[in-house]
Amino acid sequence: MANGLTIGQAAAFVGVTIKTVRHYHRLGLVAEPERDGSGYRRYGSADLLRLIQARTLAGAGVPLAEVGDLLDADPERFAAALDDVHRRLTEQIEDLTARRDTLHRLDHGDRALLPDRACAILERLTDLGFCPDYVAVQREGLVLARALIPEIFESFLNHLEHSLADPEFIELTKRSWDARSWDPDDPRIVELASAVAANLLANRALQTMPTGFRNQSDAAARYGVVNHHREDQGPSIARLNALVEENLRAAGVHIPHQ
Amino acid sequence: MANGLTIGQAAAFVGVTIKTVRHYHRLGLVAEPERDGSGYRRYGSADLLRLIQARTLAGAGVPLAEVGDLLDADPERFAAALDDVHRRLTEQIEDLTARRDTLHRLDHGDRALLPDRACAILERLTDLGFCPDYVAVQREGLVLARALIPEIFESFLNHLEHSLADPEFIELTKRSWDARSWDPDDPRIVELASAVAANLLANRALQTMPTGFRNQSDAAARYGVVNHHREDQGPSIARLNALVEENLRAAGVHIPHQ
DNA sequence: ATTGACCTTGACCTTAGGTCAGGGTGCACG
DNA sequence: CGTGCACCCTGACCTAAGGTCAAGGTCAAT
Repeated sequence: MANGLTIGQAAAFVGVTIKTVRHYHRLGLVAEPERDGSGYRRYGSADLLRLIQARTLAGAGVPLAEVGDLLDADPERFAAALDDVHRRLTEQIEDLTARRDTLHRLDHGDRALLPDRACAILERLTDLGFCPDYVAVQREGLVLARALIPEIFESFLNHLEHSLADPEFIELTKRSWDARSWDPDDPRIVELASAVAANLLANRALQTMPTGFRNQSDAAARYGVVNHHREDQGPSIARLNALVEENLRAAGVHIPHQ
Repeated sequence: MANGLTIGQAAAFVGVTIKTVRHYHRLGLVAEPERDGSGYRRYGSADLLRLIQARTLAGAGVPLAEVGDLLDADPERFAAALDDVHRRLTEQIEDLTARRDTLHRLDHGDRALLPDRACAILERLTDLGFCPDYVAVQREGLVLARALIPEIFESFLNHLEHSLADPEFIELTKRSWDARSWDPDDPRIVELASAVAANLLANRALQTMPTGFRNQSDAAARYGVVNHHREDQGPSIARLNALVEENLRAAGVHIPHQ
């Protein structure tokens, strides 16, 4: 008398595969049902109930290792666990929703890496006639700055926004960019460096660096990485950088070494 | 000149673990960055951008094996893929929401297995004075019926609801339940069987079985399992069952064998 | 100079199943 | 009657997306 459902019927009923049912048996999460004469598992309604319960919990993200315990727990603990699961599901839903909404930022690379304000600055650079390569280097710098020195990233942006309103700064920056192709010993570099330093000192926006920041040598190292990042462009840029720093230090501005 | 972030800093920036970053390298999903003098990976902003993009797609559920391809794809294909991911996320969110809303049915077992209508019938049985054991067997039967013969489950419920309004049916059912403890050769069984058959014939609710259903031998077998399910209770029940079927067949009602 | 925090590779573990191999069962059809 | 087909059995291995452990190199600070 073949009483009860076969594993395939039971699996279809609870909406899982046969393999999943056997998996649950092996983990001891659902007891094996009786076998019929030919060794087939036969599922009665009690077995189906247990399967559905297990399936529902597992489907809600409860680790299988906990499902068995949970189903055997007293109603009080069980209810608490259900509440917990409900909470976790809600959390997960919110998480997914957020992910979905963030997805569109991938369309344009910058938006995934930088806040809107920084993107606006980069666009402004393009509008001001800076070449794409320069904008790319500048974007690199912003990304590094945000990653390495988040403490002062906001004031970094302030400084940039302020500077872009100054035609002299823009002119000097364009010249600095041209300096890439100069010989490192070109005398114009010395001249340019003092002009740049003077401009920076005139603005004094560098002072927005938070007090205390300068004392942490770790922070200084990170600042150094950002500050020397553009030196990748060539030896004359490195020299220009060094000279500007020298000028600033001579004027009493503290700049971490290395 | 240690230019760029170490793996730990990069991982922290994109919000994953170091292991995850290395995993992405091994899968070829994100190219390995330059190494510094001591063999440490050093991440520039281009690497960070790639990492963030990969992370965003992976976090949205895109299989890692596809992420690499996708990021290298032309913008058109990429946009299409993004749409696809967005759709999948929405689907997943709806799925989780549904799961969360179903979770409370686990509190009372029946509600996880049976629709509200069936649960109401079981409660009605209790109210009508049927003993808990009988209700349990009946619940088993309903679960099996729903799993095995969903085609006629609704009409099965119709039939039951209708029958429960008939005092004679209830009386006969109670007597049938008592028959568990009778001897299989008890003459009262013959008498009870013809009374039950007469009651069923009078109602003729059995006729709600959909045409065409009777012709499928598979369906017949499944129907048989459900119909003979209660015979677990004892040999006298089996005999009663057989006699009722015999009576019904004699009256011209088609009932599948086995 | 040694501690502690970080980095390197490689080998194995985990979760929730899926796949494959090798064989038995039950039923219908020619 | 045997042949095909759909279903069932076990057991061994595979998968994704990492995590853990081991054994060792680096770096900065105390």
